[in-house]
Amino acid sequence: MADRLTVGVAARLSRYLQVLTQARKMGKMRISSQEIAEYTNINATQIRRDLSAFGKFGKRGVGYNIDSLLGEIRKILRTQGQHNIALVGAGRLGQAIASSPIFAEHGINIAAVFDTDPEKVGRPIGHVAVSEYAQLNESVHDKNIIVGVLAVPAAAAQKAADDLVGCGVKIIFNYSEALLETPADVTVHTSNPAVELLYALYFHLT
Amino acid sequence: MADRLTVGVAARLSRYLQVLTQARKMGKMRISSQEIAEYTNINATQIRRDLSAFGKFGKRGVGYNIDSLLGEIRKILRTQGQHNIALVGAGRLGQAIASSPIFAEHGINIAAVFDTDPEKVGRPIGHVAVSEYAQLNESVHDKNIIVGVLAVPAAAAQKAADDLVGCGVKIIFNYSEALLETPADVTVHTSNPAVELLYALYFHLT
DNA sequence: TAGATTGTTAATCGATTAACAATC
DNA sequence: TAGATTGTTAATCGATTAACAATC
Repeated sequence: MADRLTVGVAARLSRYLQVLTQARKMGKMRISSQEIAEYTNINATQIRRDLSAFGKFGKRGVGYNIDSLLGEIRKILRTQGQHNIALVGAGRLGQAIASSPIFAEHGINIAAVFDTDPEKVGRPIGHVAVSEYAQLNESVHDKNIIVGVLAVPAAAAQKAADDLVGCGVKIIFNYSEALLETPADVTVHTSNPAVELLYALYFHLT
Repeated sequence: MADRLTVGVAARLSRYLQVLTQARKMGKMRISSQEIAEYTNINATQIRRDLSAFGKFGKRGVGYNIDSLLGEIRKILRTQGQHNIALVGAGRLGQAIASSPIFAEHGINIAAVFDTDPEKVGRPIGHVAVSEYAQLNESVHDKNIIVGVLAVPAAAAQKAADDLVGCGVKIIFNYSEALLETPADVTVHTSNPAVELLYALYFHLT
């Protein structure tokens, strides 16, 4: 249990967390592995296996209690605290990200938003105001930020990534198409709807 | 070769496609499996294995020619044509999606955008104008659309999904947090930045 | 009790990795 | 030739699945 989870297990547990959070919002109290399977496209046996590796969280013939399972998975993933993240880019995508409840639901707080456009500085976005880009370093340190989200045009992405890395950020979520060069100890997640679409199309067409 | 790809292989090939597309935009002509590995976090041996299953596309000591490899992967994934997709929701997220080059780069054309807000109807978005929501059925049929992208609030997502399914759409990309109920022959991809962030944090914190 | 669903086993398959000869 | 990188093998590990007893 003190062992680190494998990448696969951690990814799947995170998805269960998301399904449980939404199911709870829909007023459900209990959920079966079969229902989680329908929402995640992960095999129901796999789900039960993943969970039973950490304890007996379910009740045979009944399913899993959503609230208690949420607590257990959060414990396993150690995501019970609040995490501060920085958003770079206050354009349409940045605004959409900042106003989405999806991060707040999981204890992720958009603690600061930056933009190089002086026009945008000071405007409200999410529950903060857009800060000057020059404030990046100070904010990242003051607010103990380790995650940066890039919602900037592809042409500006590498410089923004370099600046974030320079401030000590270790995890970057890249919403631009650009390929980013970063030191080995920095994790880059590039979000790419087109990639998923291409492969969904493959299975549709064949 | 006439066999269907496994889900894993199709997903990885799609990611290679994205990296190659971007590398070409950056002016590169050749790329090694090691370089692709750095951008995708997929093991270099795995990449060479995936590619060599379909032919000898590389040159030893040199790497892969980006243009020719792009062509080969497109052939394998059968994504050489144009595909029309419908976007539902012309808010900030919808506008961000419509104005991103990421779909067009892969031959995916946002052929129609819908919104229930009469204020938004007629406004330009991407390279089209926002259509009345009532036009959904007609457009989907006329334009041979099989993919729908949902950029609507969570509360409106299920209805929009039902309407898309009713028009014959078989692939739905859901950018809301909502869990969607759909018939078994419809594929739903729910995009969730928070899920990826949670599991990235796990590995950072442990 | 009857029905449902978990927890677990066992068997199979695909992914991952190191290593290295082939060859550009 | 020397250096680099592919293509391929072999070994290991994790994911997937069916099946079913346990039990709520």
